[in-house]
This record gives sequence, structure tokens and C-alpha cells, in this order.
Amino acid sequence: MLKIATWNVNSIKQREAAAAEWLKQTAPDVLCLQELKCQTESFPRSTFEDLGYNCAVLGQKSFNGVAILSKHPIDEIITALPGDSTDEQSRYIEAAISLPGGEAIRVASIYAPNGNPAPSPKLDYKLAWLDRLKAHARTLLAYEEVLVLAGDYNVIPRPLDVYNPAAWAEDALFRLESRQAFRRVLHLGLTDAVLACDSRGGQYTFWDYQAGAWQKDWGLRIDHILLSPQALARLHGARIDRKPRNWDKPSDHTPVAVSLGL
DNA sequence: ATGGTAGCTGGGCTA
Repeated sequence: MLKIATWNVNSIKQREAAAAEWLKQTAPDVLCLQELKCQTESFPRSTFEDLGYNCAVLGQKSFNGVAILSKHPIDEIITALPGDSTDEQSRYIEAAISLPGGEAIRVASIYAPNGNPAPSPKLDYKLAWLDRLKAHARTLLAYEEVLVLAGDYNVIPRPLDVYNPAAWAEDALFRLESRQAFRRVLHLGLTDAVLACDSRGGQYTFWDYQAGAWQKDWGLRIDHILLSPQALARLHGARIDRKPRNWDKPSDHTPVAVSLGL
């Protein structure tokens, strides 16, 4: 069984020990990371290499930053989302990974823009970014491979995916334009793995640091794993692991993982 | 009515 996970760690320097501990406990084949908040050279590569992972890293000073950790060889790395050569934000990395049996899969670690305040140029950037993601996903789907697009999409897909929809109506994570942009990506033929396994609400992946949101379970579901038809055909399960959100000095996000029959 | 938290960075931005 191949396990692929995603986790927005909100600073890999602050979460290095937690990420290592979670890898030891969970032993995924692939882990997509977001919000590294460090430059590529500062990524604690050896910590993860010592645990048996190859690292593909796209860092950035202070903000953003994405990575893919893989137990299996990484053959090809793409570090930019096509469509805007002037975009300097490190929000996308993609890797082709060779499995022991000779099969190859393709995985992307995604950190979509937040978009607040809305409306503003930041929301415009978010919507344009999701549109670029849609265009690139269309290209990737044509390969007809096992494809996994995992990360923090900063989109709450349904009212069931937020503790209080009314309070979030005007937020860039829940505004109609954001949900529509996300849905357009899905409509290319991708499947939200968590929903495919369990369409109930309340399966949150993020709880704000403020106002005791975690203790009250005031959460959002904004971290998603999207699967190509070839990946969906192998889907055995999806799981949100709430444990790390309860550790000391946690990220505000918690990991999401899928198991594929590969 | 405001601030409430966290991280990066060294004041204010991002989330």
C-alpha cells in the first residue's frame, strides 16, 4: 500500500522535530509540505534523509515554500506553476516518483494563495493562481498517470467544511469565486479523496491559533488531496490525523493522507 | 471596541 500525505507545517524550522516524529510514527511513502518559511538552502534536508527520504525543495525567504519528501527515487522536479513567469512566490513543486515495481507516479505539493482581504489584489492573485493550476492540471491529466495533487488549497469547498459558514461568508477561503475556482479544477476530472471516502462534514484540517479554536473544534477543511482517475481507481482510504494538532507548539494545520493500492 | 495567536524579523506583514 502506498501512503501519500500532505501537511502545512507553518515553518519547517519550528516543526522539524514534529515532522520527523510524525514520519517515524506514520511512515508515509510521500509527504508534501507547505509553508516552509525558509530558503531552499536552509531546509533541514539531512533530518529527513536520515529517515530515508529524498527531498525536493522549493524554499523562499520568510514566506511560502513547498517540498516533497519521498522514500522512492525522485526522477524529475518541476518548481514553477506555468502561466506567469513573473510570479516569484514559492507555492508549487511537482515530482515524478519511481515505485519499486517499475511504475511511476506524479505528485505535486500545493500552497494556494490565501486571498484575504477580499476583495483585493490578493484575491485576484489567488483566483489567477487557481486558474493557472487548472490549466496545468489539464496538461497533467492528459498523461493518464497516477497523479496526486496534495496541499493547502486555502478553499473551503462546502458549508459542511467550516464550523460556522455564516461567519466565513465574505472570507477569501469561502467566497463563491474561490469555491468556483476550486470546483473548476475538480471538474477537469479530479476527485477530492477525503470526500470520496466520507462526505460528512466536520472533517477539519485547520484550526486557527486564536480564540481557542482547536479546543472548541472551530475548524476548516482547506487541505485537500486531489486524485486523477488512475489514482482514484487505486484509492483504499483517506484520513485526517488530528493528533499533531494537539502536540506542543503545533502547526495550525494537521496532516491528511491517502492510501493507494500500489 | 478591541484583541485575541503564531512566525518571520527586527516594524509590519502574512496567515
